[in-house]
Amino acid sequence: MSVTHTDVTAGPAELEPCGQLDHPDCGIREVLDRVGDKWSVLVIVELANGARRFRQLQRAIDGISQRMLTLTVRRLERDGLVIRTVYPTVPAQVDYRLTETGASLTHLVKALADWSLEHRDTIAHARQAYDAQHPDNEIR
Amino acid sequence: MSVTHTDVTAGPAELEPCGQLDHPDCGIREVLDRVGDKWSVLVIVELANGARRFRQLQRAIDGISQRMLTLTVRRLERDGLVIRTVYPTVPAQVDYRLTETGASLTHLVKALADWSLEHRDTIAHARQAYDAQHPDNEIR
DNA sequence: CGGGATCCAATGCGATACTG
DNA sequence: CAGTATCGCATTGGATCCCG
Repeated sequence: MSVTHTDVTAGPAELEPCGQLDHPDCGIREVLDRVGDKWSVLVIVELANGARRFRQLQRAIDGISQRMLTLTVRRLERDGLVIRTVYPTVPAQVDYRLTETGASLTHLVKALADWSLEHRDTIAHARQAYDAQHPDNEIR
Repeated sequence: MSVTHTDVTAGPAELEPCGQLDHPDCGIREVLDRVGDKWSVLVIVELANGARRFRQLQRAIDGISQRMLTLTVRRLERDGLVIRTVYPTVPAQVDYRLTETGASLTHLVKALADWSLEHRDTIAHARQAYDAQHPDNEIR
């Protein structure tokens, strides 16, 4: 069964890895749920610089709670983006590092970071303008 | 340095010297909050194919509520990623299209989509393996 | 040190109803 | 058609305490 084109004044497609990006079976959402998560990205970024231990991560990321770090790092491990290694020392010692897959994501994360830096001022200005024109608006 | 803009929440500082993306004040989070949002990305993706009206977006995206579509599209407009145009026809007509800034994001979104396609199987497999080894785990 | 368990506040988000 | 307003559940996430 192929995709039934729900055409609503169909436009020319410029963007299609699978034909339709928003098709549920393309898996974008799954990845986005991971990549889009603030904490996940920051963990990946930190691990891009090398292996880190739990407390190192927590201190490096600043603002993340113990709970969220645990959850984040667990999910990344589950997705095969991060490897968790436990050393049977006496105070337990654990470190985390990126897998190949995880490392391949750092490109994209860096690209996103670059984009954000590049457009930071523009966006900030747009927000000011919007807020000025919509003083009573509750949109965040 | 032109504008000294007061930010909504605590003041993120200037963006210049770090160049490294793990620094909290680089503004990655702000962008990520937008890009990482599931609905935002899907709206951007849909608009990448051309201008769309409200109902068109809602039907195209499938699963989004009217509330979330409104909020999403408002935030994108506020950030200057989307332009909202109202035509004074009798049933009101509004369309949305990407700004230059918004359009420049589609590259990254496409890259993310490509990445997700490329690593989809790997991730799925990793998840299965993880779940098999941790049957009682509540990590999603 | 690394992390599980619990409690609780905030908010996210869908469903529904109403308006121009 | 394109929203706005309200309610209410579900999820998120921080804080705290405890354990190996």
